Amino acid sequence: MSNKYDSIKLENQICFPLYSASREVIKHYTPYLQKIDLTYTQYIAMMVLWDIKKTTVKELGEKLYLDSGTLTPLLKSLESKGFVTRSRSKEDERVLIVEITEKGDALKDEAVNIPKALMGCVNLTQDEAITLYKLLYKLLS
Amino acid sequence: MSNKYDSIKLENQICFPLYSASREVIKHYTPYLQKIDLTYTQYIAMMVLWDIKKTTVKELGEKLYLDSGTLTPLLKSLESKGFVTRSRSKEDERVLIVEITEKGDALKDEAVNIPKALMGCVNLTQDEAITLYKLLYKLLS
DNA sequence: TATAATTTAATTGTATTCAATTTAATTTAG
DNA sequence: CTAAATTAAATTGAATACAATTAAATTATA
Repeated sequence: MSNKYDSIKLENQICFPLYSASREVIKHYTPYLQKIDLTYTQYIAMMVLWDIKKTTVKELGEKLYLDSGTLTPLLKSLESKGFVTRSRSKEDERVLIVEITEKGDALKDEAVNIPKALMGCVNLTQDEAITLYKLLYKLLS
Repeated sequence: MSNKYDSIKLENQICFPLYSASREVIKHYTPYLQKIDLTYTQYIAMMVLWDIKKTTVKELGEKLYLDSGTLTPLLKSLESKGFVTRSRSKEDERVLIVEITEKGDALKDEAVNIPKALMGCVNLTQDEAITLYKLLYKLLS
């Protein structure tokens, strides 16, 4: 390093391109997601529900790395759009059960083409994408 | 792929680990940044200013991939803490000039050790970090 | 030159994020 | 069994993000 402040140069950070690339990629989703009336965060929550149909705030938060402060308003919004139902567990009243509706489930037929559409605008080869995927999950672990 | 909905499974996305890893890494910065009274976004803005001392909202936005909707309140906050000054350009009144103060510049001596402290909690080898860095910048281009 | 087009920030409104606190329900310990 | 501890969501408040609009200044053009 040429001087003692090189460590706090923007171009020497790993975190900054991570943060920027994340936001830039999410921006590319917006026009597609608007067509099905979802934001990006709502979309990843719906992905979990398209897969497992029923979950709890706690489980959803663990899968998405989000807490109830984010999820509570998000799930209320999805409920108001008719994509999910929210109800308390009979066994444990603390637990909120989130379940996909028929209308919410039907969305997946429109969503299923979004990932392919986005591949086109991502500037990575298949191998690079796999390497990136593995490194990101290693970082997350 | 085993079924037509595999494309919208959370674990098959590249965007999701990108988004999650970004937020998780930023979270690790928080305790260090609190000590110097900066948020993460304020920190990357200060990185630019520690380097070039003086900029404009437009230039800062281009470097950070942020717009005036984010930067205006952020810079007002940094101004209120005494880390930067905000003034209009004499040559072009549309342009807002952001300049680091002595107090803002002095922060870099405390910030200079943050990146190394964070390397410890990032679970990647040097080579992996370099690969990740390159892939993220390719994605950003 | 007068007007149109462009540029730069600021503003507005919606939707996150997240730390910290609160509330209610359940579990654990004494 | 009962008080204490723990757990799950919700709430609160601060700080982003960002699309869309506005306002003011500058530049381009007819």
